[in-house]
Amino acid sequence: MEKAIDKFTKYLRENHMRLTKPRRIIVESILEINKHFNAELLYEEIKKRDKSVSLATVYRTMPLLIKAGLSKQSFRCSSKDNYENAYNEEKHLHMICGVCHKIVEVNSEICMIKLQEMAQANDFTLKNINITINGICGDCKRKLKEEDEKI
Amino acid sequence: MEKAIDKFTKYLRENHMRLTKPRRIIVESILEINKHFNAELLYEEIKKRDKSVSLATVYRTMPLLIKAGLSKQSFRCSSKDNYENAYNEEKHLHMICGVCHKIVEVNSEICMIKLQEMAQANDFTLKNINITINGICGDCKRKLKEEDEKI
DNA sequence: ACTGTTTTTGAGAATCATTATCAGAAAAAC
DNA sequence: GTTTTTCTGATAATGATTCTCAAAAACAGT
Ligand SMILES: [Mn+2]
Ligand SMILES: [Mn+2]
Ligand SMILES: [Zn+2]
Ligand SMILES: [Zn+2]
Repeated sequence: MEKAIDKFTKYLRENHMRLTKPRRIIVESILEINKHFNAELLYEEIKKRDKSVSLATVYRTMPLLIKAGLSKQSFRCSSKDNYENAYNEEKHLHMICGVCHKIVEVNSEICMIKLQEMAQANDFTLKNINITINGICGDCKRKLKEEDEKI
Repeated sequence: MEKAIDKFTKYLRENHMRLTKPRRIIVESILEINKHFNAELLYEEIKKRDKSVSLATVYRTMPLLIKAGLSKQSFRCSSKDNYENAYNEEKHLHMICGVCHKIVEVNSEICMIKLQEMAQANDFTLKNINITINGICGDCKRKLKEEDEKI
């Protein structure tokens, strides 16, 4: 597999953009994060390496990382956009607990294939599939029940 | 089928809430909208009936309509939350063109069933399933290609 | 290395959908 | 009608994201 930084460099060059120090640091940082992340979390990770990179640059760079195929948009939680690395990631969906915001990842090959077919059938050039199941996890459900019974 | 206003009244009573004039107007208004809507669009529809209802009340009432089962959260487009009526609506998914923001609705019984099973298997109390396919529609694709060729 | 050109950046302001606040109005209870 | 509870409109606040712009960095040619 191609190294992330090479893939990014290639993308940048193809689009007349430059591989700068902040951009390199950002790529190195997303590789350190092996879970979902939002702009703020990534920013914290970046600051471990270099305090001078600005949050604005983080926001500016995310779309580039996505277009370059390094990251992809994931779910949205608590009004924040979340991302995850596209590297070595199988397509999957997210179940989000609306109470504790726990995320559970699940695979569904069948859904993914069906959805890809649907895009094709509708002359849609697929960029991203997002499946989110909102609900309440077992733990929270139980806690809520207990509280109910107290009253 | 139960009338929307009755369903809402019932929900309100069960939760020690009151059926007020603004709330009644809002329910009447969502029934006039037979497509997806965001807070702003609903607010415009409401103003046709009564100019005095405030946007704050629209935002305040949406969660109630959802909990009462009249509306449900749909997709998010251009940084805005979109809703649609739950009445007579089959479960379906949305394909959104990232360029012209056109929405195409498709049904996928198979996906929905699979996802419900998954929620169950993970001890998740399902509140809402959201499937969004992001991409570029055929029309926009063609236009973009033409522009590319001009350069 | 020097110089002009293009792209990028950090800092901070601006945007804008959504929430929170709060004093006055409505609705239910008495 | 009076009291109690819940709602509401107006408006301020919030907060994630985007925009602006002058200064800095990267590049290309010499
Ligand atoms: Mn994931
Ligand atoms: Mn729909
Ligand atoms: Zn939970
Ligand atoms: Zn389009």
